[in-house]
Amino acid sequence: MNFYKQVYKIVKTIPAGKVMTYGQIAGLISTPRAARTVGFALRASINYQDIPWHRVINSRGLISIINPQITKKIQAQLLNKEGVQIKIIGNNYYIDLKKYLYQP
DNA sequence: AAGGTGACTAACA
DNA sequence: ATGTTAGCCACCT
Repeated sequence: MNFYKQVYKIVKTIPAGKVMTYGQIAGLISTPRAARTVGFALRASINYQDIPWHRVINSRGLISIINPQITKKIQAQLLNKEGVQIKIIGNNYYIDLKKYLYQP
């Protein structure tokens, strides 16, 4: 099975109002160190609309997206729309992992 | 086949 | 407490 598919499969299981981290997803695929590759997979996945890529953030609960088309602001709005509280700290968007992290 | 790159992390200064 | 540095794994050229 493709690494990408694994990532997509897991991301799809994240319920609305919850989030997961890159490292966590990598861990579920049993390659805990491949967090970067998870991000890579997600960047490509934005083209497929059925993947809630916006529910994936970094280990500190910050949005680390670097996409000119899909900005942090957009992601923050999407999450907020699903009921996730976003704390805006400077130019960063912070999410309370203790509250919103999804763990199967 | 080999090296460069990145939506990450954890460890250090 | 912020800012850097160095590993990591899969993908692309």
